[in-house]
Amino acid sequence: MPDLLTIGELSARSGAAPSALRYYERLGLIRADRTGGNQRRYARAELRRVAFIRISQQVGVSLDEIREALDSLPEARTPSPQDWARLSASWRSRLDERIRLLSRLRDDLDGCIGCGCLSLQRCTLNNPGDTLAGEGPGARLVLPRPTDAPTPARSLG
Amino acid sequence: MPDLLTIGELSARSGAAPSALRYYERLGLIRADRTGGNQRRYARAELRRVAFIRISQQVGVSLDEIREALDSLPEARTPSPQDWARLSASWRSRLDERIRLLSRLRDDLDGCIGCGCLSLQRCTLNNPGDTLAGEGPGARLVLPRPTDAPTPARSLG
DNA sequence: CCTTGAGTTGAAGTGCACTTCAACTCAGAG
DNA sequence: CTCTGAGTTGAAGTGCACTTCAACTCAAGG
Repeated sequence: MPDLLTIGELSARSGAAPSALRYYERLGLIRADRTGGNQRRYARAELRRVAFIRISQQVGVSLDEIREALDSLPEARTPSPQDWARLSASWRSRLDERIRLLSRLRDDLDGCIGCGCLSLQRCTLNNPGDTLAGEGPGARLVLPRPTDAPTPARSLG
Repeated sequence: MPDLLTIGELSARSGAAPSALRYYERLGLIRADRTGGNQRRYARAELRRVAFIRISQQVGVSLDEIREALDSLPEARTPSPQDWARLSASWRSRLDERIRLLSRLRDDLDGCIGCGCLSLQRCTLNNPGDTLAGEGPGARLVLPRPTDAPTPARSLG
């Protein structure tokens, strides 16, 4: 009844490349049994883990953080729907925050950059308060400084 | 009246590190005049370009695409508000799409992963139609294959 | 004039998330 | 038994967006 999956099957089902699955295993995100011939065999529960990994990435979570989340799952038993619900919920506020920021950015694109005032006064993208007061005069983007944000931004769901 | 900015000043105003500004220059995203002593001096218009770059990154656009967009600006004159409005508008649909996908993901987090059915049947995160029919049985995540998406997903506003 | 902070360069390094490679073995069909 | 496609490994490579470094020069105040 275990009904084990080969790496190729797990790859096809999860959408992750075999090389990515091996990489996840190295990082401790998933695990596999081995056949007598040293080939990986995945329990069906691993499929759910990979699904969680890929969805979490869409939310903008790093593999390191995903690993921490997965580490909080019970090791003794197969994680229950409630276990997964708890993990998923933990990304929820993050997702909300990201949606909120993007929505605000969209509004600003219409109302501020759209009008060409980009980086000038009275723009919502500029410092509206005085949080940067004392650092000298002049308008500043409200975007986080490099020290605050890991910055790298590639195409993301 | 040029009122030129040093790299330090542009950095402070734009939120981009000096090393990032030099990097943008190497990629042809911004330009700088030089003093007799070979130091960079930026026209105020460059501030707007850097603002556009950083905002575009928030939208999830690569520097390469941003360069292409900036290349479409008139070289002869200082870009007008209309020019910026046009560029900004070109990201709009992208931003909308990203917000839409994230919103859908949030709904799925509540309705599908939240219930623990992750990667199983009747889940909106699974193939709802038959776009993958013929590739064998079994549920599949709807997330794009590695070949379709550059994948890397770090924290992103 | 001296000092100090800000700026200059090319080359190399970083971090993440993988992918590719070469050289090899395994598993299942015929 | 043979063939082929799928799997194995560690090491190295990739792509993006930068950062860091060493060694140096410049600019401005005292």
